[in-house]
Amino acid sequence: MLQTTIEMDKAAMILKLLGDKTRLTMVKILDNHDCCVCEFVEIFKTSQPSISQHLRKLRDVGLVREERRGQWIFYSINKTSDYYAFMQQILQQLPDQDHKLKELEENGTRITCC
Amino acid sequence: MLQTTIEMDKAAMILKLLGDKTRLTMVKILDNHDCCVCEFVEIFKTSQPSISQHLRKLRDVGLVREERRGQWIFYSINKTSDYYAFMQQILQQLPDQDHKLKELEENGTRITCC
DNA sequence: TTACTATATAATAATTTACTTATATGTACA
DNA sequence: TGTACATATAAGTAAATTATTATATAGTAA
Repeated sequence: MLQTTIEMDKAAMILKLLGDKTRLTMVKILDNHDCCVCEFVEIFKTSQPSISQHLRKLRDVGLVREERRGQWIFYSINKTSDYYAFMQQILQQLPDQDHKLKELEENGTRITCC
Repeated sequence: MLQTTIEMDKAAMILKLLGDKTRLTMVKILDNHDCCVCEFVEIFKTSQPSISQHLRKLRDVGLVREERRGQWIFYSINKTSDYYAFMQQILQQLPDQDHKLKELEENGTRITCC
């Protein structure tokens, strides 16, 4: 079976992007659920601009997509990305992060939009 | 089959380390061959301190080991690292870098030690 | 309209990273 | 010994990254 590969430059760039705990957790969560920005703000207990900037980096290289739904903007994994398979191999090795969303629901802090 | 996972912090740290083209290429090469520092200096056409500093970062987290052989210090992949399996999944997806060593041999610039 | 909510962007400041230059350490060999 | 070679470390600097604060944009609803 032929193993698909990715150029070294591209690989290093993707790894650097994922080499940040916030962004890595974001894509791990997005791998199971679309999320809007406000959820990430709650989950990471950090400022909205900071979240937006992380999401922008992921979007700029095409790892995630954004989609407006009314007032909110939802992010999702871009399964057509050239780097999707590469990223998946990494995400598969990470522990599930669904508990982070569950906590929001239980606290009632999960925003009405979602 | 149970999928082994790695903590998010640790994963992000390893990805950040590998998210540098020089270090990523280093570990990809080391995955097939032990190398001494002088080879890397030739391959990457950069200064010896710069190479030493990259190797130190890889060594500090235990991804590679160093071993003195006479005048030279050889680096190798540390297969007993907690992060070995995680890294392997990534390295498998990268194109072979053996041509870099071959070029050294052909140019006669591959150092006598190696 | 106006006010409010969600998000993005810009500008700045703080931190981190990577490279350079200089120096130290350790081995080999005359 | 002393000198040369291989490598590591330290210190300084430049560049890149991240977070913060302030502001802009876009939708929604009164």
